[in-house]
Amino acid sequence: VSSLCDSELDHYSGVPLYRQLAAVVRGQIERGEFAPGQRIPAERDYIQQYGLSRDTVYRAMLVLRREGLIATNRGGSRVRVPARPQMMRWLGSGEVIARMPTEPERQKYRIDEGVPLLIIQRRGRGDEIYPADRVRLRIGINGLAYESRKFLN
Amino acid sequence: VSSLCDSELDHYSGVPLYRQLAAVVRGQIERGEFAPGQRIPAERDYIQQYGLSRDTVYRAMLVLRREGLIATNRGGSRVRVPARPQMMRWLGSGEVIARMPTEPERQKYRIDEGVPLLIIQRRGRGDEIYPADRVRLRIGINGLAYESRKFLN
DNA sequence: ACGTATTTGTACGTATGTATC
DNA sequence: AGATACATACGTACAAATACG
Repeated sequence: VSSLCDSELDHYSGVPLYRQLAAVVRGQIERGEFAPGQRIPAERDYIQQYGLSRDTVYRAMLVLRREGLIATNRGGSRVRVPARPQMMRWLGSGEVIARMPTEPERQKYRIDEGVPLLIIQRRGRGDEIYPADRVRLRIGINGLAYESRKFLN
Repeated sequence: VSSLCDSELDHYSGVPLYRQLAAVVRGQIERGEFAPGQRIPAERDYIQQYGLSRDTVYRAMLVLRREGLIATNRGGSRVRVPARPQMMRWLGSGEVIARMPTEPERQKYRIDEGVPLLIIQRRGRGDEIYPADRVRLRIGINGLAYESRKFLN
């Protein structure tokens, strides 16, 4: 039995519909069902396929955008290309923190949505700020490792 | 001349109203007009003060939440306490990247909204994942610095 | 190259649920 | 327990950027 609107979504599970939809599409992306750079279905498609309101679908896409999984403009959404190991960088000493950019920073530095900042603070130098999707820090050659316990996972 | 609804917001500037409101509140937070941990006005207050719809105000708060500036629950929004220099960590060699957690990760690790992940990859160890608001990496003692050119700003 | 259709962005409204205060 | 405040989700409309024929 097939219906035009066979929502796999559970309206009574307590899990918000937009999160359920986000989970579905996130899974498809993570499993590689949409290649990086490829367009994903339009909001309209999801609206029809799952019988949802635009609001709900829009918010699902918002979630994925904020996770850095898709990039959206008025033409549609595409799976973000990883752009992971673009450039490397060495440094001797300093402190590294990460945080999300504010909107002004995002526009000023032309950073995509869902991309954190990597900030290196070194004495007497002022912060060095990097968009985390374009930078991967390679640290040290000598294998001095204090505290290797995992904090999470 | 004062009016109950003297929106300082410009409906014709081309800048979306929710971004304008977000900018106003962001500025107040950054200038310290709301102390960390302190509640900010309710959506209803902004609705009345600026003559906006709930939707618009909600989206403005969404922006600030995603920037990690406020934390919201069904009781209201509070300015997030920095929690910046909580714990430190040294490491010898490896690679450091940052990215936003997916929603499942966020729930699994109990990470606040708008907080990126700091991930350390070391050969043969599996990734170490840290919530960026609780960790600050201190790197190296020796001052070997290759490439000190700033990437941004 | 241009005009048109598509697609998302913004913003309003309404209603109900639910956690917090 | 009641009031408050946010979360979700439906609806509508128009604007603006993109994509496409």
